[in-house]
Amino acid sequence: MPTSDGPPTVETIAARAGVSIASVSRVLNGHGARPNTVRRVEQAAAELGYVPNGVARSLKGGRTRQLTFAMPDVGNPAYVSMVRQIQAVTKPLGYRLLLHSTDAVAEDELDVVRSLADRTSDGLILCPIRVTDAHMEVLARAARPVVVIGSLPGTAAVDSVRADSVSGTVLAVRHLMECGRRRIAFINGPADTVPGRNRLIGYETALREAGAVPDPELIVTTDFGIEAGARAAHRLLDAHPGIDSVFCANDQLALGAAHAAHDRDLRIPEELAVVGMDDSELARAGHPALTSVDLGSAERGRIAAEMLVARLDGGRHEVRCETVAPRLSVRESTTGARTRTAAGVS
Amino acid sequence: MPTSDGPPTVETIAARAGVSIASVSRVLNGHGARPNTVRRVEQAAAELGYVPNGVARSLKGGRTRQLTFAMPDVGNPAYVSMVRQIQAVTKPLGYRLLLHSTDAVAEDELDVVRSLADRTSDGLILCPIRVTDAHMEVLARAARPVVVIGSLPGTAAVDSVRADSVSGTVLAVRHLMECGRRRIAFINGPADTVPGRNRLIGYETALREAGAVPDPELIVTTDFGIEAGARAAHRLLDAHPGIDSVFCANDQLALGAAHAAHDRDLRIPEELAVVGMDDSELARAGHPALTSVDLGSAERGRIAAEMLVARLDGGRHEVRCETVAPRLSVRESTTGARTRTAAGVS
DNA sequence: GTGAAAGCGCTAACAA
DNA sequence: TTGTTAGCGCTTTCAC
Repeated sequence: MPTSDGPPTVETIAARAGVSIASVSRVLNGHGARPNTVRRVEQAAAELGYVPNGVARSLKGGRTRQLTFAMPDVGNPAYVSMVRQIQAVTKPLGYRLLLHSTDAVAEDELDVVRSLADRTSDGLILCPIRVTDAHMEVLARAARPVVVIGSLPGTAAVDSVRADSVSGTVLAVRHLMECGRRRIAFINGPADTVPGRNRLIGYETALREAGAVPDPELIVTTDFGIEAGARAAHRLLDAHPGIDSVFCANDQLALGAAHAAHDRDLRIPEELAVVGMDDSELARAGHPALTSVDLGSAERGRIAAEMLVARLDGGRHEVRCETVAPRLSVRESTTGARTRTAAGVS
Repeated sequence: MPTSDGPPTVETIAARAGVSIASVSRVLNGHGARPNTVRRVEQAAAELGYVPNGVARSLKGGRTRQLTFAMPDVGNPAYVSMVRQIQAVTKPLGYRLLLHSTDAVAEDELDVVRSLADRTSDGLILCPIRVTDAHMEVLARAARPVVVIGSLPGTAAVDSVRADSVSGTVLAVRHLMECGRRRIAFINGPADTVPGRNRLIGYETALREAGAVPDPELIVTTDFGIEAGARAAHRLLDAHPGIDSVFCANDQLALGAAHAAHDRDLRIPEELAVVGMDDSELARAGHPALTSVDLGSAERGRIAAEMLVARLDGGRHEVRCETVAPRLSVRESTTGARTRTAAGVS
């Protein structure tokens, strides 16, 4: 019998209510019991401020009611919106959310998947920076259900949700052409990632479908970031003053490009139209507000969470792979529509 | 003895290595054992891909190596930078981070503290929107160490880290006066919070210390957000065209104010200087880049994490309460210095 | 309807 | 050095 100190346990409650620990457990879990027993147990529990030990429960039940979300960077708005949606789905279901920032280190990603074997989490949503063979191997042996946000080889037996950055880029470049732009530059992020390659494909596709020939001179590859975007834009504009628009691989780059334009006294969009990607809060922060392609981070987060809980609750349904369609948010950085902000007056 | 299916346990390893489960545990935890025993256990564990069950470990040890961070809003950049710093401190120490978004609901905050009793987390960093008597009561009975990021009554027996929004505001307003501004408007966030009240105090203090008289007409209270900031600025400028500068309670509001200025063709900073607060990425995103007061979110996160782990590892040292000094980041929205972005040329 | 007892997987005290 | 054993706090048979 436990001594008086330490937090109350089923035994403490049982002793106080004058019943067995089995009855305590039953009452607390809403299984059948005589009204009198129920009353006494509940009263004892209330008086002692009893809270069941979640760890013991997990050990017995084999489930922790914890889910893990692993992504490259907590600070990135795209991942933040995923976190928010995942929370929205899982919290009402009583799951806690474990956050893991991998800092884009592949080995760290693999470790997260491997550590599912420690039974500390019921499932994982993984957002890898790049999917390698090692990833596929580790994912195949994962001790718990995993949903990947990103593109997997067709053969993979893992649920996944992917963005369509090819179509997203096509959307952006097509929009610029419809606005009458012809010399469209492209500031891309790291090219050795799946999205990086896909954006390039989309850029070239959109130009070709309009009968234009992509000019490699108008393409710059750089790291993500406002500063990097400004630098890249200056470089492009120094070398090719004829550029009339620029598509950027994310909103930070686009804001940097906008800063560069301002510095050179180029009017946006009259002399340089700018399009970003991700449609984060930053897009609305810029001046003029940035046209931006939303790759559906929020929706991918929501879908991934739904897939994971379905896999957890439900039976062994087949592997799912969904693709989220991109959406273009048109704002002043391409149309020049001078809206009086938040007042609805042109 | 466990059957062949299911993940391997100490017993599985013990059987395979031909030793007892105690030896398995010892070897795996680096306690003494004969070289031959070590080798056999390690080999068996490796062959079976054994990973210790973390839940069982936690039940035995009474510690989960999990920490919880509860804040009002995952999307807010200030909290995001706290998350990042908390991770930076706790991850190397082998703690997992449980994220909890309270959506600024007080009852949810209380529940987080109460749920520490379920033994599922070793400690909590709580970022309450407003500290009520109920908070103090619940905090006093917390089952695990808690560090609060925010202002607590002096009597509280809880570790805490607070920002100094009075001094932060003074910094901003004083800076504007040093820039020669005299009609300084103030767009404040919700006034019924501690920071809201403190900013007001700071605003009035800074004006009075310069011999000026605060004009209530130049103060607007509103919700946070870019749109809200734009609306408030328009309202102020409509009523008081003589305003030459505006201090805003966060960067979103300031960006909104900047948009309003652009819409009215007011040059920043020549005709309207703008100062924000939080010094988030948004400040650098604006054009011109925003001068902003950093209240030290990142540092508060780091300190809170350090306090918590100290409380966890260490003995029962006395209650700590630290205050983080604000810092002003001066940019073009007040100085007008036309820097060629990312090129270092004026 | 209720109680006694087994056991989830692990660590550590105690014996040998 | 090693093995046996007792729990950590809970849920759940299985008898009664």
